[in-house]
Amino acid sequence: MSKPGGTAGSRDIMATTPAFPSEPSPADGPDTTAPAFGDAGGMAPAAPAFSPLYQQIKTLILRSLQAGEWKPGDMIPSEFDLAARFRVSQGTVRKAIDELATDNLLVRRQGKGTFVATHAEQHIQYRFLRLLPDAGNLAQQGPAERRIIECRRLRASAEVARQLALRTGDPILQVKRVLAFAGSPAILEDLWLPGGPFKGLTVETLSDDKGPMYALFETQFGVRMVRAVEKIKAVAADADAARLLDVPEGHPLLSVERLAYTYNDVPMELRRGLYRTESRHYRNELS
Amino acid sequence: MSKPGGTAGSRDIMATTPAFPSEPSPADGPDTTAPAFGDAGGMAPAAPAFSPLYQQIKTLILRSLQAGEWKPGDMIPSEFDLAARFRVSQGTVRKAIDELATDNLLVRRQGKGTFVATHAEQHIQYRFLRLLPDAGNLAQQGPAERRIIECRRLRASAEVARQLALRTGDPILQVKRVLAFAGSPAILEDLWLPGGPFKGLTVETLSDDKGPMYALFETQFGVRMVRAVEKIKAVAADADAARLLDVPEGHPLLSVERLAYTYNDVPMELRRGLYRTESRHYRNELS
DNA sequence: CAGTGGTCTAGACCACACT
DNA sequence: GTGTGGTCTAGACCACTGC
Repeated sequence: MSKPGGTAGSRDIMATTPAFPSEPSPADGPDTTAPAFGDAGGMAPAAPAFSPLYQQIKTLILRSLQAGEWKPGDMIPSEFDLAARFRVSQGTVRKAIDELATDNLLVRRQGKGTFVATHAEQHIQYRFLRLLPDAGNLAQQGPAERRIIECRRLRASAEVARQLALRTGDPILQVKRVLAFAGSPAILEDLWLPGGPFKGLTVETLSDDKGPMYALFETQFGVRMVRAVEKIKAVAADADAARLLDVPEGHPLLSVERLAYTYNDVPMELRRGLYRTESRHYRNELS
Repeated sequence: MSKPGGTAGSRDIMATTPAFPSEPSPADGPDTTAPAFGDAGGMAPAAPAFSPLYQQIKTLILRSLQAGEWKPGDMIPSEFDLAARFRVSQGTVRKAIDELATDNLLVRRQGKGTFVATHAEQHIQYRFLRLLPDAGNLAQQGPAERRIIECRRLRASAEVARQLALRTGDPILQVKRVLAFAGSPAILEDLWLPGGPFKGLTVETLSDDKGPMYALFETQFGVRMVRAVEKIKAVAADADAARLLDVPEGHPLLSVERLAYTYNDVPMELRRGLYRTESRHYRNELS
């Protein structure tokens, strides 16, 4: 062995890695060892933040996902190939992929490969919908009926702009719809989407679609929702909600306000759902 | 090297590992390769379920935790020591500990050691309380005031028995309390606890205690809550809740029904909380 | 069969905390 | 300095999938 054992040190993959593999790049010998992250100016002369190799690899993979090099459902290169591409050992790539897999960005399938996670095609559809029937033995049902109430183009209010990281007055889309199970309305949702990425979204597009809305977003607009944060409250139904959900005014409803993010924590959807919970509940696991 | 490279095969640690390390045990040479898990009788001649070594190690560590060999807050033996004890490599122990750490059963602290997780003493107190103020910049507050309404000994109803894996009529404890923030009542909780493990729990014990109730359970009763499942609904305040939470009858409240488990998925607490959510919300992250 | 992820090992070195 | 967890490598072999 010409190069025995561990070679920890601090290397900076970011600075010297080609976008695609090729022959050994020339200026690569002495390994100049620049810090992975520069000191973001300001006070705190602090430590330059040591970044392990596998974290850098993770960032690079993330970058490729974001750039669309591999699309939802695609198989990414094997660990061995990626190791060659990034000039690290397979184990290091493995650790990076492990973390991306636990974040649900990638899905490993033994014997087949590693795939970009998707909201479509997976057996676990409606991954972000946590409303379950009280009784039904975990019978995970997709919403039987949906009705699009409206899909309007308008300008962002200060509040919506803030949450979607836009400017007040920027163009946005608003969608309002009702989901029903077995003929009984259960969910009333309002969505606010940034106008840019979702240009061309219409009532027809939404109405024609079966399957999860996030799957539609992936295939039609290239927008992949990666994580979300929900704020849950109990509220009384106002006149509008009461009518659309077929409950008396003042009836208690679960208000679920969701902010959903794509890669790199970019907010891409604000959603407010009102759930009827007489015979269903929002399920959550703590640990 | 006398024993080069990988030694995967299938080994069964469970069958041959002493509780504590000693000199090399005699009957260890040829590695008899018994299946880790026998075919649990029945149909399905199926595969005996291959179990990786690190999973077996994980089970063994779990067993020690459950048996109280290491108590909440304790440091467990180093990876190196555990590797010697279980006669595997450090890397295998590491993988087992990794999983236990992501399950929040253990906490790794670089340079110090690996510790048994606890609900006490951690900076992240009230780990299972997801109610946050709408405005306050994440100002995580412990409930300022608590008032124990009652603590009764009684017999389990069919429903409570089912959920706590007891038999109808088994002795249980019921606790009712109110939590308030800044003088304003916010949470009304009913708890049902199995009588056996919590023998001796009184209003006084509860009233005298500051800090998280789960910390009290650990120190006084040796019961450690490991995970929980919550079912959330919107309900209208009944007369009792209205009085105790100082809201009008019919006011919308968040109903949070929690079943909490110790090690090995043994249910140990059923809890039903009613939350006021006019200026607070239940926060949840999806991914 | 080859290719992929999954497990296991052994050893070197780094970062961190305490003494 | 010593001991702990954390990173990285290299290589062998196992389990699963599909050709």
